Amino acid sequence: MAEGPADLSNTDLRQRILQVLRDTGSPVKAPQLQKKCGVPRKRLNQVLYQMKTEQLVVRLDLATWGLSGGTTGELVPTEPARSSQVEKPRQVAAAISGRPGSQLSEQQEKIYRLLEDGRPQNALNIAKALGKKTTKEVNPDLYAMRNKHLLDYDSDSNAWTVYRPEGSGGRNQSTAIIYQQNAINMICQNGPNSHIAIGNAKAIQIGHGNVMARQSDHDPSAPLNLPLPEPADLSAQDLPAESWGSQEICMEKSVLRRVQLGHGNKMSLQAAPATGPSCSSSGSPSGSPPVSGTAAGPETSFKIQMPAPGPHPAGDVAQRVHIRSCFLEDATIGNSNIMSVDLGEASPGEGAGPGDGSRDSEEPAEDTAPRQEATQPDEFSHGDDVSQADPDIAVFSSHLEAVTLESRDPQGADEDP
Amino acid sequence: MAEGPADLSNTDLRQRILQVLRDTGSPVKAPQLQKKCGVPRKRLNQVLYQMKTEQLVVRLDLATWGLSGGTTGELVPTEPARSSQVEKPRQVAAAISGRPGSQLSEQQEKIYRLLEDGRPQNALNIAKALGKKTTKEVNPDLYAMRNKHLLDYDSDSNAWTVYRPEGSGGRNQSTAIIYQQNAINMICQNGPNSHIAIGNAKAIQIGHGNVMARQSDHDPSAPLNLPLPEPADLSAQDLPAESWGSQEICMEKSVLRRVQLGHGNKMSLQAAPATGPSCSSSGSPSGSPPVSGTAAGPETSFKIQMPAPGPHPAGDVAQRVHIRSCFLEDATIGNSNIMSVDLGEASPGEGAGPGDGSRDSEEPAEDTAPRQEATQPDEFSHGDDVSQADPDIAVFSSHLEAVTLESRDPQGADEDP
DNA sequence: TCGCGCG
DNA sequence: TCGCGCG
Repeated sequence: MAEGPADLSNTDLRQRILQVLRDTGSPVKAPQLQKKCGVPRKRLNQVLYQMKTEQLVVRLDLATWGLSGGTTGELVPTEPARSSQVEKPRQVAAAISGRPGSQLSEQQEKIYRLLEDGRPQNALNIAKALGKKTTKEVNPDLYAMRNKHLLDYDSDSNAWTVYRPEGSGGRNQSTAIIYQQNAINMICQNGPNSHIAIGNAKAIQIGHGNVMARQSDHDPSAPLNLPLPEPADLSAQDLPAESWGSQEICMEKSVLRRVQLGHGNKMSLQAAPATGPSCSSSGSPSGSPPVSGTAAGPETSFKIQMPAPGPHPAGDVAQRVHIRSCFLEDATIGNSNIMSVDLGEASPGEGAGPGDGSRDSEEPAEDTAPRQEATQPDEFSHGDDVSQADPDIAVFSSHLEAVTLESRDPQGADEDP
Repeated sequence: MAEGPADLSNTDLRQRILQVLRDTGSPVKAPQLQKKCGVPRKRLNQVLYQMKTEQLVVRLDLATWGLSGGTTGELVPTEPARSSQVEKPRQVAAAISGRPGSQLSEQQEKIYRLLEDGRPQNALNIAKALGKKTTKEVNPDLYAMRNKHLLDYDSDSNAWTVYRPEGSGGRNQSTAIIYQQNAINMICQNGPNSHIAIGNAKAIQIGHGNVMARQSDHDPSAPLNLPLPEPADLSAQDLPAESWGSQEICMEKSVLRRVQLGHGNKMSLQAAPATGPSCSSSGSPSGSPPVSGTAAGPETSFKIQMPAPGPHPAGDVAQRVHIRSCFLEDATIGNSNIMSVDLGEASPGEGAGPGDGSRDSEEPAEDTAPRQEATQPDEFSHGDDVSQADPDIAVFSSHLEAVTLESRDPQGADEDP
């Protein structure tokens, strides 16, 4: 009864699975695992999915399994993966080998593997996944790895994630990266757990019922007041909420300029320098007017969760938006907002630096929702000094379930809108 | 061994299933069927899915089964469903009860049920599903039901479908209907078998890499030449095909004006009547120029299948487009097309009727793919006379896997663009 | 796109 | 969102 198929206890099978994953040192496909363990696929899956809930293993892909924590890994901690070991988990190898001198302890290795599948975990879950009881046993490693920029901590949700630098390319393997080369991108979500990640977007609209009129300044002879297309058709507020699909939007480490997220938005942009009379009446004709604020630098980290409590009874069709480490400029997030921005008029002419903290927020008259300041980020990838950037992010929730963000940075004035 | 669970032969189980479906006369959920048959769910499904391939039953919804053909149905053929029988299949009841005087034979009932799930079937498969051998045995019923507008026949694919009038509301139960109230609609597909159905769209873009500049004529003072936004950014042709999601697009009974379907398209529209100098050079700067043709009326039926054979090796990420009974005007369908339309210039001033067959197709210079004329439709919902509409639809397949359709009808000249 | 673990 | 048929 050494490796017999059926005479393997669940405990033995679990150990065997971990051993195979350890020995292989790379994601293992279910058929391979089945062969190595000699048990039927169904029993193997029963055990595997149980181990997955215990976070001993991770399902890296469809029917593809890898180690997470809770095992004694003897994997090369610091050296780059040998070229023969092409099957070694790419992300760990890339992330760690790309950071020379990051000597990791065995427990730190486990933590990194645990978080590698991209799902945020709080410290207690991380501790439990490693067989520990309290966060005290993992917190030193967590914060040490954060300081090494291997991990990222979101103080809003208390969640730890693997830190993925903007240009590292070490993104989640299941993330489709779409380069915005155009005004309109349509992104389809391909699964219940998929999400849309947007980086460095410019004048994009996500959601239904949006109207965007955008005046590029490529043509200097363009008129200042571009009429909105089909203004009579903009009756998105009358659309039933059921016709809006549910959205899960995740933005990380992104610079977003002139962005609308949500339903029933309307955006009119004029980027050309004002050559005609001042169009002071062009701003915010109705709806939720944009709120001005001064953003921090591009590294500012904040988070907005929109569970959409509001007059619409169908609460689960609303979009969920996660924004982390983003730079937003002239953005509306939420439902039934209207934004009108005249950059030629509103942008400050002074070439103020990123430390400029001036702010002229015009409180919307009909805004009844409480105003809340976003939590200050506690981590920046380019440094530890938060105060220099003066993150003054105002989050408004209007009675239309609208969250309107406009963070204007003088750096954006010379940017092509 | 009357209704015993395990001592039921497969043949008996199949008969039992058909009997339950007949007796219930409405879709039956799998648990209910399981209870009535007294067999394990797994065995039930094994038989059910086998019967489904034989088209004896149809899976109407997830784990919901109904009769198709091949059974002796005694369902009320012509009278509206009794109010107590709310469980009666809605579509049959609605479609048939909504058509007084449509006396259907038993075989016609079966045919209707068979096609009711929406999947087109050719006559031979329909015959086989009814236990017949040849199409001769069903063709009289098929054509009779087509003449009653209960069925629709697509001569291109030789496929029969249930005819669904535009405003009947008797659409596929799983179809989400999105009303276009705005310039941009984002539609997400929620399953591998879901499809997007678009009706009466106006200036929509489907796909990635599109650029659309649209000059509404709401403002008569609008300039004629609207610069395309970010012309330097339009490098969609450089995008790898992998970043384009696969699309399944189905359009039926639709009127589409100024529509782009596909990848890497660029559309510039000017709808205002030409008040300035003629912009003859504005058309088709590069890429696949639009092809002019004269569409039939809004009832024209044609079909395009794009399995996308082309230079891109990844053949399964291309979109599949099905167009039936649509009216298209100024539409590009395919990849990497560029379209520039000046309606004020191009639209014929003569108030020609729908029978106008004039056509000035400009063959693209670099078009190497064979040109094929779409098959003439043989069925119109508003009449039987095909020739009056003169359906002259040109389908081009360029070497960029592009199919460009522009069907211009003089009726569209007075339409709000 | 066989993913399946399902009780 | 348990849909599962799977060989």
